[in-house]
Amino acid sequence: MSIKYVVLGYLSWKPMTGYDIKKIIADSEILPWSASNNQIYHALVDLNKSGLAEKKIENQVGAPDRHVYSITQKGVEALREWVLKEPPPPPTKNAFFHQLMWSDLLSQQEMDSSMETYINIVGEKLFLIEVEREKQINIPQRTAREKFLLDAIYKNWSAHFNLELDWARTVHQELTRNRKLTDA
Amino acid sequence: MSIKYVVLGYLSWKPMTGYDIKKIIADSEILPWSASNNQIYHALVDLNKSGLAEKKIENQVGAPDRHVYSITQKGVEALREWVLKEPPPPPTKNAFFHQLMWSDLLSQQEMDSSMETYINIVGEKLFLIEVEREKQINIPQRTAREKFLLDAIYKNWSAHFNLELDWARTVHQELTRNRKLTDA
DNA sequence: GTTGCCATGTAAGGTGTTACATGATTTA
DNA sequence: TAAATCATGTAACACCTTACATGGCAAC
Repeated sequence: MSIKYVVLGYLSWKPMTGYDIKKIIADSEILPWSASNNQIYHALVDLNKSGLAEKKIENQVGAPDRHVYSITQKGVEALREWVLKEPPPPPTKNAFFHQLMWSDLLSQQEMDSSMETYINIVGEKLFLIEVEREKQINIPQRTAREKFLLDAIYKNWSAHFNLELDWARTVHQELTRNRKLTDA
Repeated sequence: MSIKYVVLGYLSWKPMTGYDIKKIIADSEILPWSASNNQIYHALVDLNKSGLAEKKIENQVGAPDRHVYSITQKGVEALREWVLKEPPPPPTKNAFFHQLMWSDLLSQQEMDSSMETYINIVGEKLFLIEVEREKQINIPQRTAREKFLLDAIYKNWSAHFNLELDWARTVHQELTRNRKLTDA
């Protein structure tokens, strides 16, 4: 149900089409969804049906009609209520940990290269987050407070990725330096 | 497909029934799955069918038979291959950020209480992770290296939750202290 | 005497991803 | 001439969760 409110949130910024929203989500490193058409278009139809968004069709020449959705008063209320809901705890789901958990099956060299791969992957993601943070594109900053909040979100992401990187490097170092940890 | 390897991983530790695995996952704060019967029992049947696990039925009196699964050589190979696979990047999915992102709709007081709720939720989770870490229950520690790896995983989790807590407290403070950030 | 543990499993539904389908216009 | 962009949408499938069903035994 949450992708519905992500979409509604963007509509609260400005009227948009499904295509617009898809691009925003696809361009973003920090938005976790892969922006599937299926979900976005369904969400829009759904929001329209339940009266949270209005639809206007703009005819175009040489391109398909644009279905432009805008949020209604009822939609703003619904978004407010969702925002007020008890937040879920931060996720603890990291598939790499499950790989690590059974990595005792690997040789020292294999573990080394696995950790190095992870370090590279995290480093690349971190870089992309920093780039996106500097651009601050595709993000509404209507008031000083909204600006502050969005900045706080980016800071959080970047801090977590930095922590992850430090952690991975430390683990990697300790594994290569500590003789006791060579394969059994 | 990943729950299958989580299950296979536990079987690599020692022979178990679906019920045993379910308990382990349910008892753990750090394992992200909710340990649904559906998935676990299906995974076991699946692993058995594809020759990665063997099944023995232990008859019992006064309780249902135990279907005890143990990993096969082929299973160990498959687990090794999975562990060697390129790790996915750490997750960036935190629903609270989406709530924060549109929190400009809220009054100062509402935002305050929302942040406080989040701080409490993160704090509680952190506490549970620390407890689980101290108990170190339900976790295989066969070799010094495996012990080291599992400890590294717990350290990581605890560090991320501490970071999240600090971040939330800072944001909360700044929101209450900075006059510019009162509602528009 | 109701709750909880042991132990298996099924059913239904929500959520998310990849790939497909259409069709005109612009860019390489 | 192949590809990317604009713009809508569908189909199939993978994954995950909640709740249900059974039934004996032990504890409080």
